[in-house]
Amino acid sequence: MSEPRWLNAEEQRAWRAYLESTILLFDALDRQLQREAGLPHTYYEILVRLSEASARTLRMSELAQATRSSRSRLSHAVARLEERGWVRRRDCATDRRGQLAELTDAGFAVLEAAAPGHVAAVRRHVIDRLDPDQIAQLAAIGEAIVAGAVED
Amino acid sequence: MSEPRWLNAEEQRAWRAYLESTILLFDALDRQLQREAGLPHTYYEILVRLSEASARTLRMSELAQATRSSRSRLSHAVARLEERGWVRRRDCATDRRGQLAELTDAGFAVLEAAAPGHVAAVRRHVIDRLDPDQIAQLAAIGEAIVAGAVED
DNA sequence: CGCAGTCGGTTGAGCTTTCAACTACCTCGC
DNA sequence: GCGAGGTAGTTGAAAGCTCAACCGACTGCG
Repeated sequence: MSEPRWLNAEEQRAWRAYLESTILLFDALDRQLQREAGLPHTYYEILVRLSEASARTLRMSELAQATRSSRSRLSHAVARLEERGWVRRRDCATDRRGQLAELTDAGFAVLEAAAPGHVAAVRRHVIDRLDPDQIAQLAAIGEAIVAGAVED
Repeated sequence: MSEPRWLNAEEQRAWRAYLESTILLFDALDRQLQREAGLPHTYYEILVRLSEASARTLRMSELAQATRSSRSRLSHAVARLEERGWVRRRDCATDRRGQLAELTDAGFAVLEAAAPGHVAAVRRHVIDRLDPDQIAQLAAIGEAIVAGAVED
């Protein structure tokens, strides 16, 4: 392994700011959702994705990809959500290995109740702290990182 | 509570890109560190902060602030790091409630071994995917979010 | 002084995540 | 068709995080 290219001052500043902001932000959002809706952010995302899907239903694997979650994590998470009656599991008609996750009415109601507070928190911590240029920059930066994360 | 201000298309795009990039990025960095150094990113950060402190020592509360971690989390984490011999706990001379955490030589060696791979991963996933303007923008955005996260 | 409130840190229980197996099913080539 | 290898999803154990309760030490005020 060759001599590592350390970060220069500007890069270091950007990286640390990004790191710190992310930790603070996710902590705040997680706490907010836990407090007001009783679920962690990853579970909230699962409900969001299901609510946007046709028939409020997705294959487990599609849901895992949409939420950027491992199969295992999703499996555990859906099990918990099912216990609470917010998601229902059903067999897939075309592939007997497959499972469909469907958002129940109760789950949708939970999401509807949680969404305003969550959006308000996102605004308060992120959107309203940035000017329109920065919003566009953030989108471009995020997309560049996502594009680069495909390989690993 | 009044009608929530939902995110418009641009805001939604920025938020989702940020969210997704962050999840992907932290997953990748965590896996990289776990694989190559056998520690999670939060533990790595603890070692980094201690290594930068004078006498490689910090009060637990200072360390908690520096790593943006809860007291409880830090307490558990330092306990694990101590078990592995990478950190040593000592009593504080001026405040009998206080505890000092000191990075051991073994801990420093672990950090030295882990750092190049970690920096390379940060470069690969973030820095090298952005142009110099974007690096500066990311720093400014991160700092704005940090500034806003002070209250809650 | 004395004591009420705060601060620094730890602990244990419960929950989420990860990792590595494991089962069941599908697919493709022979 | 049948076997090898890949795919979909689950499971259990181990690890980390959160929350609330807790203890001991400090601080400030009457």
